[in-house]
Amino acid sequence: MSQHRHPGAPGRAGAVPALPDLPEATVARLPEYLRALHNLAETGHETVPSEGLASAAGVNSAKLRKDLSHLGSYGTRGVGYDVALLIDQIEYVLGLTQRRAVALVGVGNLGHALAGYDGFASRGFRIAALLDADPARVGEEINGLVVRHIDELPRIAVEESIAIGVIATPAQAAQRVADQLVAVGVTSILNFAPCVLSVPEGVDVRKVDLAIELQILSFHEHRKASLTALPATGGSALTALPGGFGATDTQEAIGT
Amino acid sequence: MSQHRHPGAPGRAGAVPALPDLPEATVARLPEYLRALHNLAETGHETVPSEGLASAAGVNSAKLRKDLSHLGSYGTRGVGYDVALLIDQIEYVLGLTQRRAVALVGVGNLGHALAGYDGFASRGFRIAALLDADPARVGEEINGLVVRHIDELPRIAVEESIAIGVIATPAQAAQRVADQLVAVGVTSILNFAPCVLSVPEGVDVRKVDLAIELQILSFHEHRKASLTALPATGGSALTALPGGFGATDTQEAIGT
DNA sequence: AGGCGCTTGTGAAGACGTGCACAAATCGCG
DNA sequence: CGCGATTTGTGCACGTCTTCACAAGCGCCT
Repeated sequence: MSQHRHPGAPGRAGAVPALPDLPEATVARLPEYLRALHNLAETGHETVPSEGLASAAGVNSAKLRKDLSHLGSYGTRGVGYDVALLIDQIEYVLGLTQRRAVALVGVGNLGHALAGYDGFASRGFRIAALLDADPARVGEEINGLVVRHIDELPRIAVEESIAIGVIATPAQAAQRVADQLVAVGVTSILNFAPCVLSVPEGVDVRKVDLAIELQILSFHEHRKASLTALPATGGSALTALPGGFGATDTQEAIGT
Repeated sequence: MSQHRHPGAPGRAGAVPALPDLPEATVARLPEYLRALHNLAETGHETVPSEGLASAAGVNSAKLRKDLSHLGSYGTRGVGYDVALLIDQIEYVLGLTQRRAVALVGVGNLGHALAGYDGFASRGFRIAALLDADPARVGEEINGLVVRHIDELPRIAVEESIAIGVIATPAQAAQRVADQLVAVGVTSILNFAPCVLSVPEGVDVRKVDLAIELQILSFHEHRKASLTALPATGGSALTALPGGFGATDTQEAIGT
């Protein structure tokens, strides 16, 4: 293996070891690998071949190997990957060795559900604060946390060292909330409001829009309908979409 | 341009006019354009230049123009795009001229919120059924709809002509639900459960995993921290991420 | 009518992501 | 100890997406 770089041994906390810069597409898939690995670990697997992990994560095995190779991978030829070791590696790279504190702003319909979602806690995050601008909602207790007013954000951000902000407000309030988050030093935002946020350089925003997902599906429905309506030649006319596995995480037609 | 194909006039419903096949990346952005256009329409704009629409949608104007050109675009040089016309075009292409019926399976924490989310109704969809496998939840009324047992799916699917299935169950139940949806003819699934679904060819699955989104943000936090920890040269060390606007819909650093 | 400024639509180049196919490496067994 | 089976890591070719830059087209003003 010659000069294995050890991008940073998970247990040790020496000088910060400058992360390898990974392609965005790879970063977006790492969490999926991580989830699959945890499943494998729970079912008693100690090692797993790329083929196995790939199918558990819903990707092609060559892609998986290339992704893992970017982080100076820990596989053994002829054997596969050490499950526990790979979990540590990926968690280290994703920055999950510390449990990051999340502030959730907007405790309406969706916010309520997010506050009660245990997938956050079980995957490396801690909801440290629930905030809302509506005085009627302040004081309510959800899942052991009391909703506080958004104006308390500056104090809470420091106390809890908030790392990530989640916006679950109506669209019209989202930009103001984003500004408030940025003002207290938050540099990562997950936005559920259906609008574009403008933030200063260095702040990352990811957007999740449920209606958009449905609209994309609707397009494919429409397309499939228009294809089957005029089937030139019979047989296997539906040869899967041209794009194949696309940008986000569209699965299409995993064969038997 | 010669031979303007008129991919299908929205109002007319003649022979199905075979959709132009759009790049997946374009399809994923069309809903965002549509949302921005509706905003513009409400604020009284009759036309909008590509620059304006692009910034409202959070993309680069060249990309916007190329995207729109794929659908045989309706812009006027020197003026811009006709807002109303473009809305019709995009809605037609996305298959939103008919209001598609959605079945929501899994009325737990998240499912509850989705059932109450009015963004679906306002953007072309109708939640036609709420289903759950837990008898304790059957019968509950949410937002005017009664939760029914998953075993009733076959009948309901026909009655309501379900087009899209949304899975909001725990991971362990998701594959079975997917199979049931496929069995009754559903060919588009939106999956909120943290697992990979395997479905036959021709069925589209889109996955939304909230924890994954946070983990991606966590990576960027980690990376930013490791950069500022050892800043070799001062000045503009944070020259935005290498990837820039990536696969999904990561915004990064929109300037002032 | 003619010219000027503005905006669209697109060719071409470059960046990025994907997948094949194979050499290199490792293990287990005879 | 050597050989074969197996699996990783990666060079390379291909396809897709993005971005630039500019010609073509349109409206307005004189």
